[in-house]
Amino acid sequence: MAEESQGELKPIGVVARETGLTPRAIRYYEEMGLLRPAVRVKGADRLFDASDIQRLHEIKRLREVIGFSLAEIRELLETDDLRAQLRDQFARTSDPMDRIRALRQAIDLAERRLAIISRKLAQIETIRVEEQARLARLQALLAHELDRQPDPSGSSAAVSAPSSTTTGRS
Amino acid sequence: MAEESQGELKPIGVVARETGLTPRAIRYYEEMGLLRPAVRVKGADRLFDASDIQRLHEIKRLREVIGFSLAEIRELLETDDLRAQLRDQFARTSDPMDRIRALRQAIDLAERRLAIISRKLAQIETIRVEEQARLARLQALLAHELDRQPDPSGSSAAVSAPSSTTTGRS
DNA sequence: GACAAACTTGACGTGCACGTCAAATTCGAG
DNA sequence: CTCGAATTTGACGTGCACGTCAAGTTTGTC
Repeated sequence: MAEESQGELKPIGVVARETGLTPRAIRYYEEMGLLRPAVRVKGADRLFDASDIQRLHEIKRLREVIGFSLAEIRELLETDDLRAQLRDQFARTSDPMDRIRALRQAIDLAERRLAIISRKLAQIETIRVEEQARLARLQALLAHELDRQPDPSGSSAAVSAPSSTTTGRS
Repeated sequence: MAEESQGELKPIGVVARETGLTPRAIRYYEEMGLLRPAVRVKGADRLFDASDIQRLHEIKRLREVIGFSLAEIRELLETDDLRAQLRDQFARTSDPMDRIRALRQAIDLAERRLAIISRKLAQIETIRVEEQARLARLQALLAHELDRQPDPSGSSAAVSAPSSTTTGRS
């Protein structure tokens, strides 16, 4: 079996630069079970493939953006693992019934993940709405003030338009 | 001297139970400058009023829901402080120009807060969309599978996703 | 095969956000 | 005033998520 450059296996330093993580963090994630023990072809020296890197990007986002703990992320990614496992099973089996059952399980897991994310999203949305209400109150006050005391010096400011930082709706 | 039910100053234990925080955490927040040094009427013993409790609730939410660090929260709340200060100034001054300037500053601060929250929200929304896409792919696969092998048993899910019927992996 | 750069496994250190324990006040009821 | 419960100020401990340093191993290059 000739060992050509197939799946693009990269050492930890390269992966670290690519993902913006540190080698230490990557090893730590593996140690904590967030990453499947990386390939170790001959001796030591971990080698990572594209799916590993993909996963690391995911981990990073879940931590930095949402602020999940590694434990929470592991839970979320366990569904990932199961999904991969199911896909594997899915590919191997010729029995359509098995394929369907596997798919149903995968869907169930994906739905749970989505539910967790959606809940977070809703909570933050609530906060955003409150902040926006505050802002609106202040703007109303300003409008009222400007109304009773029209600015004599020619500079006029548009008050009616809130800043264009309105994002996302459910 | 009757105890007017107006001030309502509460000791730290009560406040802790009310907010779901611990006394230690509350003292820590004060120490870290997230909370204005609480009232200490005669000797020691902090006493908190409604606005303090409100603020503690806010801090708790920003930490638990969004996952901001105390440093980030302090930044957000500094705008709060300034807002209060401006409001104070606002009430005191009789000069409409000063009032308008104060309001404009307050609005600026509120907009910055809103922008920060909105950014977080958008990032999480992105993640949610991706999760939803994954789910949809799986559901499409299931539909396809059910289509070619109609299942005699159980429930059926109404799924419609116009994905290419190629069973290729991501 | 030699050698520097990268990687390995420990093991200990660090910053954050508190938890926990101790000893000394302070508060509220009697 | 007395006593117990609550609170105060240290000071040290803890769990998480790594950082950092050391000593040895592996890898790519000449």
